[in-house]
Formats: sequence, C-alpha cells, structure tokens
Amino acid sequence: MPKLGMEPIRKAALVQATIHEIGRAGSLDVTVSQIARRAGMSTALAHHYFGGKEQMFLAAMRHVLTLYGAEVRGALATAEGPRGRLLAIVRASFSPGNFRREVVGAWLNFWVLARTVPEARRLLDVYQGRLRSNLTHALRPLVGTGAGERAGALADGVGAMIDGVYLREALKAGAPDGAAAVAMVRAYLDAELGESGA
Amino acid sequence: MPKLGMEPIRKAALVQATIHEIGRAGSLDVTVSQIARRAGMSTALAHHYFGGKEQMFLAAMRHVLTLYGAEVRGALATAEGPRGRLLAIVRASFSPGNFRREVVGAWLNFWVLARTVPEARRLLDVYQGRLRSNLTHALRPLVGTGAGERAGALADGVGAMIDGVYLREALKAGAPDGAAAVAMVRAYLDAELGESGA
DNA sequence: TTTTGTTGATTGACGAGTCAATAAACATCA
DNA sequence: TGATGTTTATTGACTCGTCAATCAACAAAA
Repeated sequence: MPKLGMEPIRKAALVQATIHEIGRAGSLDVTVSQIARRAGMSTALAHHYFGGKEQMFLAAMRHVLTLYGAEVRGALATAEGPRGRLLAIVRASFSPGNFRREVVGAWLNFWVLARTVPEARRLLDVYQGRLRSNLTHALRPLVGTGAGERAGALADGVGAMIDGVYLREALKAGAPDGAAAVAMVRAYLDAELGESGA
Repeated sequence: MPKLGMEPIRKAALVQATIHEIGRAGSLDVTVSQIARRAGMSTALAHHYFGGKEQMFLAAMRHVLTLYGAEVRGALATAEGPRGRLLAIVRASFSPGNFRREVVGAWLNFWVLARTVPEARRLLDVYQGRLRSNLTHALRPLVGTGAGERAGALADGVGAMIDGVYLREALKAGAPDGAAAVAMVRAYLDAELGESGA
C-alpha cells in the first residue's frame, strides 16, 4: 500500500500525536510507541521519519510556536492604532487555543526543556525576541517622547507579565479564563501608560 | 554500624540529593539510584525511607517551599512600613538562593508536576495562597481608601508579575540578575501605586 | 529477641533505537 | 511492452539497556 509522498503527511500526524500525548501525560514522559500508535503507525516508522524522540518533541514545539505566531500576525493585521496593536498581541497570547490542555502541556515542558536542550532554547529565544519586537513596536508611539529606552523596558515588563499571567491561568484549577488574563495585563498597561485611548 | 535515629538524617540527605539531582538533570528524569548514590546510601534504603520516587520529589518540593517561606518571613520581620514589606516580599522572591540551578529546576518541574499530581497541586496552592495573603496585607494600607477589592486584585497582578519575571530570569542565558528582577516588579508597583514613599 | 538500619542481588517490566525483510510505486531501457 | 533495477514506505522482531521495587539476609542496639 505504499503510496508515495507520505513523508509530510506522516510527519504532520506525528507532530499532532506528540502534542496530544504530551497533553495527556502532562509531561515529556511519553513513549515513542504511544505517539506512533496515536498517529496510526509503527514505532519504527516514527523513528524512520524523525530519527529520534527528541526531534519529535522539537518539531511539536516548533508547530505550537508557529500557530501562535500566526495568531499574533493575524490579530495584528486587523488592529487599529498602537493601543489596538498592543491589545491584539495580548489577546492572541491568551486565546482559547493557547489554553488547550495539550498546548499548556507543551509550553510548560518547553520551558523545562529549554534549560538543557540547545535547540529548545533557540526556539524560546526566537519566541521571546519576536514578542519583544512586536511589543516594542506597538509601544513606541505610546510612551512619552522622552528616552527611547522606555519602550523596550516596558516591553520586557509586559512580556514577563504575559508569561506570568499565562502560567497562573494555566495552572489554576478549573477552566482558564482568557478574558480575565487579558484584563490583568490591560490593567498593567493602563497603569503604565495612562488610560487615554481605547 | 547501624546507629539509631538515622531516619531524619537520611531523609534530609535524600531530600538534598533529590534537589541536587533534579538541578543537575534539569528535569524529573532522575533515577532513584542517582539520588541514593549522592546521598551515600543504597537504593533499597532510599525506598525504605520514602516508599517511592514520587514521594522523594514531593518531599524535595516541600523543602524548597519551606526555605522560601522562611526567607519571606525573615525579610518581613525586619521590614518597615507597608511599602517596605512589599519590597521585602519581592526581594525574598528573587534572592540568590531562589536562582540556584537546583532550585530553578525544582520550580520548573514543580509547575509541570502540579498539573497531574494532586499533592503537588496542593503545595502550589499553599504557596500561591500565602504569597497572595502576604501581598494583600502589605497592599491594603497603600491602595486608596476606596473599594476593598483593589488590594486583592493588585496582589494577583504582583503575584503574576513575580512568577513571570522569575520564569524569564531563570530561563535566560547567563547568570540571573535578582536586582534587575526586583527593579522590574518595583516599576510595576510604582506605576500602580504612585511613587510616594521609599 | 525484637526493633532499627542496611545492603547486594534479583525481578519484572518497559523503552529507545536498529535491522532485515516485504511491498508498492517509479524509472529505464531493450 | 515487458524486464530489471531503484527508491520510498512500512513493519515485526530483536537488542541492549535501564529502572523501580522487592527480598532475603546480616548487623547492631535496646
């Protein structure tokens, strides 16, 4: 039954399965065999396409980051004004998709992994860099005409706040509340920028 | 050579060793045998005293939280005024001890664990509850005489900010900078409360 | 002689990664 | 067109290692 051109299909299936299994287990303690079974193939095939477990994890992380990046870009595209762009980034960060079990599991374990696996750290740096750049860009017109430093420093603050709020919302018992998360970051922004604008 | 009263000594050694090994591995992927070896005893003895691996982890987490709690309490004891107490809590949260490799490892993996192990979640709730209570208490005199809600909401914000800043500082390449972390939270507080007082 | 401390050896299970083998699609050329 | 060779897809079975947990046995203190 070997149809040709299976590679991308199988890889995609394995990425999906990896994310799903991480969410189910809550940790990276997931066997290749579990992943392969969920993706509907043998472990040997999984190894054939990815070469090893770690590379499956990394591909899964890359996928999560890609989705997130697309979400932010989409929200940014229709946002109006600097404040609108700021809000768009925050909203995208707390979208329902980011609070799905599997995605939360991916993020938490991603942080753990980033401490020891260089490629994971690289991915994390890319994510943080992009976020910082987006935030700085949106903030620049909003901070006083004073020092140029301020937008960057504020972006760091907002970035940390986003991570912190996400962490807490993701860990708390019960369903996560994206709107509350947005409100929390928004309050921070209002305090720092004054409440002019929408 | 069986001396009596070994139990507390061995347990303490195992807790230390567990924390250390988690830091070394960067994850919970640590074998009982590694822990036991570092603690200078056989795996069988480790099992004898703790019954299983998970219980060693939990004891280790409990220990980390105990140290942190003591640090906060100590800092609070000598703090002056509401603003001083606030700062004391923040400083304790970013003390050098909390940025040691092992402790960072413990926290990161603790968050992962809290999603699936009830006892870990309980511990996390205790930590967050205590932090919130401490912050609320220190904030109450500082927020306007208006609604009583505000101190609690602000405490949540500060709590999230602390977690977020800690996460980023812990994950970034290079040595973590506790002072910068404190400054970041302080800026948030200043924005929310106005900059009166020390 | 009962309790406490201690370990070497063992068990039973599981998991990552490899390999040899099979089968279908495709390519080439006589 | 048919024969032959090549690449891609796919798996079952296996290797080699590891690990948590248990047990039987020994030592010393009370």
